[in-house]
Amino acid sequence: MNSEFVIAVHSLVLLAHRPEGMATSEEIAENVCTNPVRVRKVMSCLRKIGFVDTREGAGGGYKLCRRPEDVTLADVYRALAAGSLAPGWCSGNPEMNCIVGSNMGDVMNAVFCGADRQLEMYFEQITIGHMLSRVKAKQQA
Amino acid sequence: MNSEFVIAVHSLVLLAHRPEGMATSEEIAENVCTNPVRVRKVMSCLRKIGFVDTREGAGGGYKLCRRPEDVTLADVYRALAAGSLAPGWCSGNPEMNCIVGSNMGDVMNAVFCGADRQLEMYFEQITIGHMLSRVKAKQQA
DNA sequence: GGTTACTGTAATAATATCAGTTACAGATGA
DNA sequence: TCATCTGTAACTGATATTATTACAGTAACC
Repeated sequence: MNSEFVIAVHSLVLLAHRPEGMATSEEIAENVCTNPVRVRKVMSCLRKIGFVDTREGAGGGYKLCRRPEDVTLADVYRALAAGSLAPGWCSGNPEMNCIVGSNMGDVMNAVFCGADRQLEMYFEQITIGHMLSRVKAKQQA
Repeated sequence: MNSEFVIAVHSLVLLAHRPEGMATSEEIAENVCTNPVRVRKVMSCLRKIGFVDTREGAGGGYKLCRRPEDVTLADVYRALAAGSLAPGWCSGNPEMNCIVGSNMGDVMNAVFCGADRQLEMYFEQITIGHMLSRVKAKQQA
């Protein structure tokens, strides 16, 4: 799995946890344990699909603009990591003179597409709101 | 996804396709499009879980020792790629003085464990026999 | 209007991961 | 005893990932 997915989810949960739903890339980066540039890149993507608003300039930053219960991990997955299951590498070669070697790539690809859908269905059930609840539950334990 | 998983599945399908169910690491490597050493490493693992027999020495190689319908991709996944969904990297830090930052790692981990199980269930439904059928179907089309 | 504090993005450098190669010991059949 | 094959380890090279630096653009605030 793409680690940008992790950064995105973590960032959204953090924003959901903030009273005003806001944070700067530097604050987020510190919380996630990475650098601000990476955060900005990921957040830029989340802005494009309408999950966060950004305000440039002094006092700016990112703001969650949906209810945490309305954002699923599947949304994030689709935006940042869809298709990442299949390894870049593909076995076999269509030009090959062997049934298996020449068709395995396609067949394997189909399998991974199915796996991707399966994963998406699973992520569909988990929202940013759930994640925040789990975090709070963990804290109390 | 681990690309060793791909190599393993491809190799097993190739063996299943062979009349005698046998091939050397070099033959497999050529079919998969990789090098024999990698194939041997993967096959060595498949031997340990009892899916193939190996014969060293002249005339040796690998032999499928289960019926193709009895080997599922989930078996292969468990042996070679279980837990590979979660990125090595983990966001946040338990020492952190923030509910989100300090607990996100655990929560995210739990999510990935669930995703892993989900994936395993999907792979449970696909056997090496199915893969071979699909390859043949593809060939006719 | 100038200063400060942000985002957006590109380019580069550092690092980690992955894949291919070489080498060689051990096994086995002819 | 020779040819052929697996099992591994060590090394090299390629590729992908992450961090850093740099700077233009934007907005608040004095």
